[in-house]
Amino acid sequence: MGRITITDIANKLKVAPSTVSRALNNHTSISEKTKKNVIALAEKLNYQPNIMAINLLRRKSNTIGVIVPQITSHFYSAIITSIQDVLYNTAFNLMVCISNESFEEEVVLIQKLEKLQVDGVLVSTSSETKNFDHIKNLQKKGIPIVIFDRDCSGVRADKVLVDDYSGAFEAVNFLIQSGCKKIAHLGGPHNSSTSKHRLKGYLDALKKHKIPIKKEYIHHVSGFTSKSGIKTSKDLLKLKNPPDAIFAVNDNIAIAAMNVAKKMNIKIPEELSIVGFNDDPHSSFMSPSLSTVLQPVFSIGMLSARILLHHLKDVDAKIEFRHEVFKTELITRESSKLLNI
Amino acid sequence: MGRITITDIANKLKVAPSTVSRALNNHTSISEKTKKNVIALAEKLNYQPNIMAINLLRRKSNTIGVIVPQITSHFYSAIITSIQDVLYNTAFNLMVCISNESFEEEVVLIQKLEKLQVDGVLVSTSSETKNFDHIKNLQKKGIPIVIFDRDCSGVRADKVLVDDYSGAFEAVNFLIQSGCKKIAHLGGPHNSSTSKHRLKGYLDALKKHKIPIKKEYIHHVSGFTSKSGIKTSKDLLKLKNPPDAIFAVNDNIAIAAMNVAKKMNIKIPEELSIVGFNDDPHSSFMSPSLSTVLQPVFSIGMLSARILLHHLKDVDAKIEFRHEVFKTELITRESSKLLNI
DNA sequence: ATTTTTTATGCAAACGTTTGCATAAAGCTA
DNA sequence: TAGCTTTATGCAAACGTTTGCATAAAAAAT
Repeated sequence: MGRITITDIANKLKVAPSTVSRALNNHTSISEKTKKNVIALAEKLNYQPNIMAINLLRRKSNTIGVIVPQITSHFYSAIITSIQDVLYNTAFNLMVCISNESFEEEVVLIQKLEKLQVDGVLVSTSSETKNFDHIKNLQKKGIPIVIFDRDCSGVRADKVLVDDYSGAFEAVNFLIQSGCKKIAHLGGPHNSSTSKHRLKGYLDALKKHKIPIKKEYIHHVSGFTSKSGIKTSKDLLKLKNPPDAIFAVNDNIAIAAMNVAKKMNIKIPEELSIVGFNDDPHSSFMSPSLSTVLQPVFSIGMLSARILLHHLKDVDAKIEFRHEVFKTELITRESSKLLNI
Repeated sequence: MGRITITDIANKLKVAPSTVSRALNNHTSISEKTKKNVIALAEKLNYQPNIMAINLLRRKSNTIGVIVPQITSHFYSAIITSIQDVLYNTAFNLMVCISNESFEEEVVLIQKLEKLQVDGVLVSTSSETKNFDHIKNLQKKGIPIVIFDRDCSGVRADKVLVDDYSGAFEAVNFLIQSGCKKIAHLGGPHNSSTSKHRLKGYLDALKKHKIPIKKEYIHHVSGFTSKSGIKTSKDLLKLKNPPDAIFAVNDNIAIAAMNVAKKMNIKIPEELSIVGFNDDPHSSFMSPSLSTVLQPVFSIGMLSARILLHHLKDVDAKIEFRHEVFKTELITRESSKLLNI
């Protein structure tokens, strides 16, 4: 009473398995009569094709892998969701892999996906990753890869990124124009491309306005969660000459800074302006509500998935790699001063 | 220059494929010499077994499916993460499926997992789901199922749940003891088992203290996000006789209520106490920080995964279904009054 | 030296499909 | 009616493994 196979149907109908296969797959040259019979019986017996057999034959798994550093942030969970949504109407399955921001786990996951013979991979590397050999190796096996959000410099592949530099530049520029003089930056882990670009945007905005860059105003947090932002925020705000503005690498860190400031009775935004990055849903519910830089999360996920799908359709229609960069949008709320025009 | 197979190795070594297989799988009765040779060559050629062939033969996919209503909340993303962590050191892969709180999509996903011949399924149903035939059908195919967080009443399966009733009861009881007289409830969508149990806990706590239950103090939101909590909160707080406390079905809704209250210049907690459910990470960063009911998210995910794994090891060692219920913990913060003891 | 036991290997089937090739049956054309 | 085309079906190989059974070679026991 195991699963019912194509051969079972063939036997009952006194035809060959190949006939059943062709009937079910709507092949050419198969009589209407047998086709009807086969389909009817398959229906009746609730026949389900054995995907493993088909995959073995086709030498592909119909599975797409996605590797993300974590999914507990809204950013990545929303991206995963949008990828899923794109894949929902296709025959592809999605294997979600979480590296926990660990290079080591990321390498293992890549190997796992290779063993699984996934048809393609979407990847956003861990914040520890600076060596991309594992990615390149996978690529060498002929597996199409789309890199999203966090860039892997030196790797030639499809990329869907965000203009972190401009987003940061715009945010800091805004802080300057609103009258802030002493602008600090709570940066992310060093390796991450996004951290780097946001730092660069911060620096360049200061330079543009000829504001001297002070080392003690630039701190780096160890992780991207609010928790890891607390200590660093304290260090920053306890300086003898504390900043009058903070541009944080993301909303979580900005929120941590906001809390630390409030505990220290620093008034926001009068004494301290804060701008984050991401526009997480809860940021608008903070008090004061958090100014931030919006990233088009759903678009990032959807475009990444679509690019990969496109590659999988047009097998080796060797188009040049795509390199898409989304623009961000500055959202000003209560945690920063109004522009004094 | 395709993938290298066991037969390739066999040919180069002038032995049979079966010998290679046995050598690689450390089988009995294989000479040390050939074993060494085979392993060396396999290593050198970077041989990777074809999982599809093995899966076909073994009639199993080595894949576990998990269906969740969404992953953009911290609750579910943390559960998925903990499931992943448990599976990381096993041979199993995890297929994450998101139903988007839609019954229809959930049914499709179940069918998809069945076609994939997953070895087991972890499922938390959508808030629309009231018919569980799709779950039962999957079970009939012999696929072990673990139901977590949201119960499927009437389905006999392993269950890992949370004592939502007691959690709610305790929260409301606390509000009463802290002096609140007019306690409202912002409930979740009607079908969801968690919504129901939390409502029941709310009602019973009121009853225990002989506080009359007022219909206009019980509202239901359409979704579990803050956005969907806004309108309902407004309706509630604009009553001629507004409540002096709100117990919300989760933190997102509680936060929405908090924001509405602040916009209406209602003082928290002096005029309005608020308690949520979940203890999402950002809840402690709100101002005032949100009192809430903590659920042991990581334990829920880990136990669910472990129970499933256990079933998959001891194939048809027909143990009775497990029914685990985690206790919650009330966390009081600034959004509720202190106990007046 | 012969038989028995042990050890090491190979053969072939099986898992469930799909598909190229062969072929039988039926329908056309002249 | 003979030859040709079309239509419908079957055979068998292939995808890459694992494994029961058979067997050859080597070792041990008589």
